[in-house]
Amino acid sequence: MKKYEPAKIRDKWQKIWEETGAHKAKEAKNRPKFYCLDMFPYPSGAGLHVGHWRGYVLSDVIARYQKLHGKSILHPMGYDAFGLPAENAAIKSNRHPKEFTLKAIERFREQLKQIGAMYDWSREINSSEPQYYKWTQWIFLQLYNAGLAYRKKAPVNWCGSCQTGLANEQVVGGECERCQTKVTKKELTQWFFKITKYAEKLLNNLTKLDWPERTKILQTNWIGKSEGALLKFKVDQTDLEIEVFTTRIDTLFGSTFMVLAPENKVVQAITHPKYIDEVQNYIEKTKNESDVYREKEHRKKTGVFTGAYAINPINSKKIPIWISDYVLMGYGTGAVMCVPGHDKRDFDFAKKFNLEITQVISPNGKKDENILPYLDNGVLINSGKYNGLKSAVAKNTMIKDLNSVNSAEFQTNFRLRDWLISRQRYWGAPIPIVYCDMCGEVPVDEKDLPVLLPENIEFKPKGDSPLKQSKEFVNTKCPKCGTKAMRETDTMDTFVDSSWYFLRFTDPQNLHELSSSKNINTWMPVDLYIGGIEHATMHLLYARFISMALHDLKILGFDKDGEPFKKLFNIGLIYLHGAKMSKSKGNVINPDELVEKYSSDALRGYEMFVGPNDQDSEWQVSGIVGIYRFLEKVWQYSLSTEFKNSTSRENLSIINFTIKKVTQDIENFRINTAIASLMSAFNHLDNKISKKDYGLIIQILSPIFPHIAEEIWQELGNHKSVFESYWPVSDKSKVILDNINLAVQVNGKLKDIILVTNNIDEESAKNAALTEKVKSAINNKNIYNIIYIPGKIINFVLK
RNA sequence: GCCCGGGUGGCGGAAUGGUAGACGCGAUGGACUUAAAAUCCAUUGAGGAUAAAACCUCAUGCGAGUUCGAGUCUCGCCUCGGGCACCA
Repeated sequence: MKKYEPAKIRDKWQKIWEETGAHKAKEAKNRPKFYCLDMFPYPSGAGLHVGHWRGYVLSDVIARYQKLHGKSILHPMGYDAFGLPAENAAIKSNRHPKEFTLKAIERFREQLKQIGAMYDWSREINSSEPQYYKWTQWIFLQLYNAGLAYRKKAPVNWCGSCQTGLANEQVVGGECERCQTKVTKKELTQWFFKITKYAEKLLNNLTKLDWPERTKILQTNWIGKSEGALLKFKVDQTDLEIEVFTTRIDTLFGSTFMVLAPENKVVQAITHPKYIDEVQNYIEKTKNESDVYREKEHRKKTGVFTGAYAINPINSKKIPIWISDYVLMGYGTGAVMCVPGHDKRDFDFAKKFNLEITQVISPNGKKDENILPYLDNGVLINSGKYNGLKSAVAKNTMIKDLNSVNSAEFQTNFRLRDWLISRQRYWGAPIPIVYCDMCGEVPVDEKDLPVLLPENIEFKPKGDSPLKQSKEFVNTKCPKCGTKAMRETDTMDTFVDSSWYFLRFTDPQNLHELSSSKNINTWMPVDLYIGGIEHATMHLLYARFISMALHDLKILGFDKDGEPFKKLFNIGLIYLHGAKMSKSKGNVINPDELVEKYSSDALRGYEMFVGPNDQDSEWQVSGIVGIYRFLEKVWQYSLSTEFKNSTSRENLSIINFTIKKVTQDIENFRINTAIASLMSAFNHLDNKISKKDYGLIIQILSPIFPHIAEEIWQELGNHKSVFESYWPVSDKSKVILDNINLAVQVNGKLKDIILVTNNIDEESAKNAALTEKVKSAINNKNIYNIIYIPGKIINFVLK
């Protein structure tokens, strides 16, 4: 008998798959399509570890399973190759980012191939190549022409170490997502994508998506919709008005002061001459503070009085106007009506500066200032004609009343900010814009794309875009008037590259279009998208935005609402010794060695067996041994069994039961229990089996263990690939259910287990259940009820 | 502070409200071997009881509740992990 030599088998079948083009995505002719996508990796120098494998194996299991259901599969792979890490690593190792990246990609490709996944390598993409980023730039132009890309001077999150601006999404806990440097504020003229225009749609569409609930919640919170009112407060003794946003108009009678953000331009106009020095000092001071400090928790309230007063529109009361850094310029109007009785922050501020605190909401309609600040809704008091109304009612009434005198309107605010895409770094796609003295800001002509990233350049960061140093790059002609012009020297955030790559996979070699509409319509949307939850508020939000925008611009029309990812699955992280696996922590397990020692199939199996795929799991160093032993067992059984003409009843029962279980488990992405039931099947199979029936078991283990399955399938006398076969259907009638174990309980406690026939009637079951053990447990007491669940339990309930 | 997700043997983990611990790792004992590895067989939640069994009790983070019956449902806590956070 042949020895189980997994490396030989792997090499043999990977070669066959490649030579026969088994994994080439073929056009769907009367076959449903299935687009199965992994989040394309950033090719780091460190290579893959077993944590990366997990998602790739799962997607491949599903892709192969779908293939066995007759679908045409698009299962591509590529590299998110632009970006800061490559640039930083390149600087460190004193190589060009391009050279560094290409080398890393080579290694990644080699490692990825070991998985034996059904990737269509002819569609591989690399986001740092001109033929790719040409279309990144093209998308920029489409957004620009549609008014969805714009430039403005704004304080941006600045990472002093990476020497670049960052999007809000890339600031984690006040630190740079990449290098953990404290992020500071810097005024720069930057490019933005108007993602806020899609805030409502991005939010509403979530309900239609088959995504994990927690991911949807993350996006919902990130978008941060809040509904309330925009109120106008007149500034006393002036013609000025200040608008404020509030969700608690019901507390308006309790608004005893107003606070403006120090950056609010109206501050200059209203400040009383007497207070000007103090106010200017405060503004200067806060300007230099970093956002980190400003947003620090438990921070003591600071602020100064402007000397001006506002008129509360509901009761015409004069209230003092202060400035304080706890009011943010970027949200609402940069001005807040302060209700110290019913807001924690306003309460702290009022206490510190001795401002009036009035209770206007009460849980029971009675005054009790000891409960302040009282933050819940309740019943209005001290609120004139609104007294006695519940908060919800008062909100509607008051807003309508004030609206009739033009002092209020309904308004919705979002926490989501526009997406800052400018990066003052080298390794990214140049922004296709030129600046001309005559015409100003001019987009590059589409026919002149791509704007090539110059290669011969000093790319070390100096706080300014490295591209500025390249005269050949900077100096150009204006596309409009032909006179001298200068190119934009910032590059695009790499999240722009990754926000559309799934579209390119549908037609990766197309030189004339991003993708032909035929190809887009054939393959989009992505049927299954697998990746980590860390992208919930970044990539997954950006990609949805770009898809929707292109869809609305009628540029790409693949789905009713432009949603790119129908189903999302968040793969759990792999932990080792209780910590997330990562190179920097030094707790990385290299898949290469495991593949070498135990085979690709065994590692695939263990990746799936380590735990439920949507949960983080601890890697057990010796866990893979169990899978390897199982594969040995399968091999032994397959090659040592003398196949018969027919199959024993018991085996048929096992086979059909297992088909059902494995099918259900794969459908639910529970590959761990699918493997468990396959193991269990082999623990119980006897030798009376036909080739044909045994083949069914090989078919159902093939998505997880494709190499060994192909080999055995061939040994069984099949001439075509197992993946050209069709997934078997469980024959329920073959599952033996003659005798079943019936649990016998007394008062809900297990006392005995009896073997009864499946179709036993209730009366006989009851009689059979009264065994000696059960009788002694009943102990002659009165039986007051008997619960009988056929096939499961019988419970004698005693008085 | 608010919003998610976890907590089950020595370990990873199974369990449509119905026999808790499937499947696997590890461990212990045995077989094979000159020996080891590999492989195979057996045992393996804790405690008590017994010559050995039968058997008994306790066990799914803690405490209540619903139910004939709760790891699973409800309420209140503890704890670990993640997200947001002066967002008006």
